[in-house]
Amino acid sequence: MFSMLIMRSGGSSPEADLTARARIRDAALRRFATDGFGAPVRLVAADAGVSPALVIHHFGSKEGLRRACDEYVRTVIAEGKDPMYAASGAARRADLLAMLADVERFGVPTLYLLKAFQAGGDLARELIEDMVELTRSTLDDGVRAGTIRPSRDADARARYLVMLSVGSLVADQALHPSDPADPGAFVREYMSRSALPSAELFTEGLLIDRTMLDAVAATWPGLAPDPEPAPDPGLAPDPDPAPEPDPTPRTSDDPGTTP
Amino acid sequence: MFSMLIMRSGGSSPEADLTARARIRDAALRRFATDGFGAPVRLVAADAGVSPALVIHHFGSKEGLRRACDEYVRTVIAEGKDPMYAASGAARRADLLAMLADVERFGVPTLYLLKAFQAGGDLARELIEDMVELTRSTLDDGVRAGTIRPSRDADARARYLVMLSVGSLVADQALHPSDPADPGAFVREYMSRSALPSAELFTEGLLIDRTMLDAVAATWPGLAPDPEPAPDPGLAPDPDPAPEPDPTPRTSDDPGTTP
DNA sequence: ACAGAGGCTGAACGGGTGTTTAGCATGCTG
DNA sequence: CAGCATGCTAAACACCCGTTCAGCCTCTGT
Repeated sequence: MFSMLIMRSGGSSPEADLTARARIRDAALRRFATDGFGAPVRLVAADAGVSPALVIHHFGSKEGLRRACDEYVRTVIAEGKDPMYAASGAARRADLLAMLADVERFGVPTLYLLKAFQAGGDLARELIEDMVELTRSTLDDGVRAGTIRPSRDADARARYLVMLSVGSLVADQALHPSDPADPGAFVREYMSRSALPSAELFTEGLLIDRTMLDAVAATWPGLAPDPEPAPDPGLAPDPDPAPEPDPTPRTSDDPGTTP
Repeated sequence: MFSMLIMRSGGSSPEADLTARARIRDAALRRFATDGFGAPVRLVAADAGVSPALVIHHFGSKEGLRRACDEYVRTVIAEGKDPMYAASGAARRADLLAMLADVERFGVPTLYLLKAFQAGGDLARELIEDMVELTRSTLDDGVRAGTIRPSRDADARARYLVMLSVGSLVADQALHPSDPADPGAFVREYMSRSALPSAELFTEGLLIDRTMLDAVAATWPGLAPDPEPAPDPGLAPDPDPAPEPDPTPRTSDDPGTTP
């Protein structure tokens, strides 16, 4: 059935011994990662050194090609390796966030992922759910180990943190033009730019007094009256009922610019 | 010169007394905000009750229409009011972040902005710079007033915070389908989902010990050896040179999942 | 050797796109 | 009234897109 996998091998180029199907998929992955999903099938075919008709012949339609790329990226994430580049063998853990950090090896899949997040779709939603779950359990481990502060709503926090990291990466990639020759460059630059402020924010926070947090926590559904996980009873929490009819206390990083 | 502003008025529909040019711009704004910038000119023209040729006649090209929408959104932001809907008059402050929060009135422009951020382009870059500058000064005010912690790199922090808030909104909007009838709904939902975790993160932080922050700060270019702005000398900062050849300490919300 | 199957292609099709062109109706101006 | 600019449109143009079709070439089994 899959006899097409055995083909005349022994080519000269390092990619020549790949199936045409695999070559098309790789070209599409790269093209979609750099140009977005609006990239024409003809261009993908040209990248793979193949006629546009063959793309359709193998994948049925452009959407089929997209699905094949999605599936491939999913397996890359699950297996933690990227056979397209420098197959440095040993299987790593199925850690999505770590993969996003380890960009040197996973440049193209990472860029593809960001484009998928940008465009929405099923792959994005499923991966977000995976990342939320993984982040949730990682945070729980940290809380138990005493390295991470407990939260009043661990699920909401995990989801929020995933949206923060994924979203800022997506926005950064949309704003800065990425070099097609070095697909991992922008993530590297993003991290070198955000390493210090993120470390500051995540260990020290931003706000000094707790009135805003207390006000929001008071209106949060299904919460104990005062968990008070912080060992800092310095400022007396304002017991004022807070004239806030709805739970939308400005965007989070705009604390009190219109008081 | 602008005699076209005076037209036969006294229509029945609340929008009938607008110039056709303004009607086209409004339709494009709404259509781009909901469908993205790939929306066809023909559809915009149909929304405005006008022929496609007239769109080109007034704006030169689709890109010209896009530019007009950009400029309009910019003035809406600068003036702090949205004459398209419920012109509740009184000029507000030119506060972009507050506008993002005040979504009830600014639904369509906000959605348009997010689509612009998603697609990149000049409008997005310029507005990001404005927001960075505004956030920077707001944070400085807060630091002086004693409500916000000082940072080792105020510029980097302002830029990072803007990317966080904008990016998470963009990702949220890309992942969840937005209701065209209620353009502000998704921002409202986003905020009700993220109010508590953001308040927690921004007042309490996430990490308990400071080793990661110290390690990053040690390699940050142009930084005093130990500013130590935190009034918490509880844990002894590890003076270890930190075996980290490059400044990429994982993604910020993945603290130590692969130790 | 011959038939068949499958990888593969050049050329075309049908539909959607932004834009152009020629012309219509209207209102202002001499 | 003629002349003309202006707002506006129907129709077409030129292009790009994804996809289809008929057929070529090269293997492989008998």
